[in-house]
Amino acid sequence: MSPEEGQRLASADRREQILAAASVVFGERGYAGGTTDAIAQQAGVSQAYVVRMFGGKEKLFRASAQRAAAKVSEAFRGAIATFDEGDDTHDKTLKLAVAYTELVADRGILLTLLHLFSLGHDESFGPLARSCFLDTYEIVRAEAGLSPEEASAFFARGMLTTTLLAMRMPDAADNPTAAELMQCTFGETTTDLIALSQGQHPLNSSGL
Amino acid sequence: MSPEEGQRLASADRREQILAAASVVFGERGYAGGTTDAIAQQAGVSQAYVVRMFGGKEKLFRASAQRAAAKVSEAFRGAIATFDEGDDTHDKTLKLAVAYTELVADRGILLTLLHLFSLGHDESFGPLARSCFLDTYEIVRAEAGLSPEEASAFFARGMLTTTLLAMRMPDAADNPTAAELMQCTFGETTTDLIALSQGQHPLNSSGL
DNA sequence: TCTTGTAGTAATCAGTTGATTACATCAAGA
DNA sequence: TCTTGATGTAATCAACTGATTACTACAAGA
Repeated sequence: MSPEEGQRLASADRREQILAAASVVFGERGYAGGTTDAIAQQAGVSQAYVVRMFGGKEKLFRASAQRAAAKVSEAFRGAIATFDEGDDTHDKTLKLAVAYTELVADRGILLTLLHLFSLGHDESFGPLARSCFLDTYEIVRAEAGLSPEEASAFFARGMLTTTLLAMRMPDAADNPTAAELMQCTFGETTTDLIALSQGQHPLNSSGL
Repeated sequence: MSPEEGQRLASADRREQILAAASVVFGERGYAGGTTDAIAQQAGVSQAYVVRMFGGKEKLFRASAQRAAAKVSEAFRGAIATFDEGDDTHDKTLKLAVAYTELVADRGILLTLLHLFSLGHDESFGPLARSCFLDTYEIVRAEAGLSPEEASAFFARGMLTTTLLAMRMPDAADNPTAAELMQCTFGETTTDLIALSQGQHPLNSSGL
């Protein structure tokens, strides 16, 4: 991950490196459970530097969540760019779903967003959560051209997929009920999603 | 909430009271962010008693999550009991969705479960999360008689609904995009869901 | 009435964590 | 070469939090 240990980096590079680490840690442990020390270790810098660079844990989480939302938007726009003239709704939805699948490769992105969404009651994070979600919804509606019903159904499947991955349902793939549920939910992307989620480290040791 | 302040209660009653308080606090702040002290205040007892009665925060969260899952199962079984001979899939799904809507009246239930699901990586909570979810899925499959595809679609909508409520999207109902999304997602239960979610206290003061 | 088990708390402790401060190190320009 | 600003850290602190201990108060049965 880090480009040679003990290297001095430009501020922007170090910032991105810390954000990537924050995505992993906040994704696994949530805002309250994710410590700045764990993020610092994951990024290979000192805890003090993490806090100072972002001006506090709260601002770091905001930046981390915004980065995650930006990656989702980016992935969807990339898929929309591949739309062809003759694509019907099913074609479009599948392309969007595949783009979504690729996001899963970085487990932290979707999990950090899930944690953000669970903070809707918070004065600071609530508005951010709603605007991040609605921005993405707008892309699927306006730029991809899906109807409200189609977009709602797309996000419904997306949220169930995210939830199943969050609870590591693929770890229970030997359970027939779990396998049936994942098969129906993930559809054509089942094999990819299970494979992607298998190799993912549960953060180096320790509990919450 | 408490039946007369300063009253001595039977162990079982106090236990239920603390579990209800835990549902509120864990629902708002998650496992890591929910303090035993906040739960004690919400229940009107001392922090020491909360910890001793359940043998620790972890066991309290387990009990709280299991109670939440049991309430969901109970609600679904209640809906299934109202199934008529001539009910088709749409009728059944609607009855289940209405039962789900009633769960929203206690915001803590669905949010505590959402937090449980986000702990899939945890050695202790991960298996619990998966079994709670699969138990509910089994009820909808076997007892309600939905096909795998129908059940998956039902849970997909359920997870999107839960997420939208978690992020308090009804608070942004004046936003046309948000209104459109909720209208399509909540369907026939839109008015009920928004009304239910309006009156819900964001826990008495304080931040995370 | 006396005893006893259960409900319940105040006080306190040790570990954790976000933040701050003072200091160290390096690279580039004058 | 010497200064200077930016990268980065060690040490430390105050607040918080889960847990423990020792204690009190009440209610029911003998």
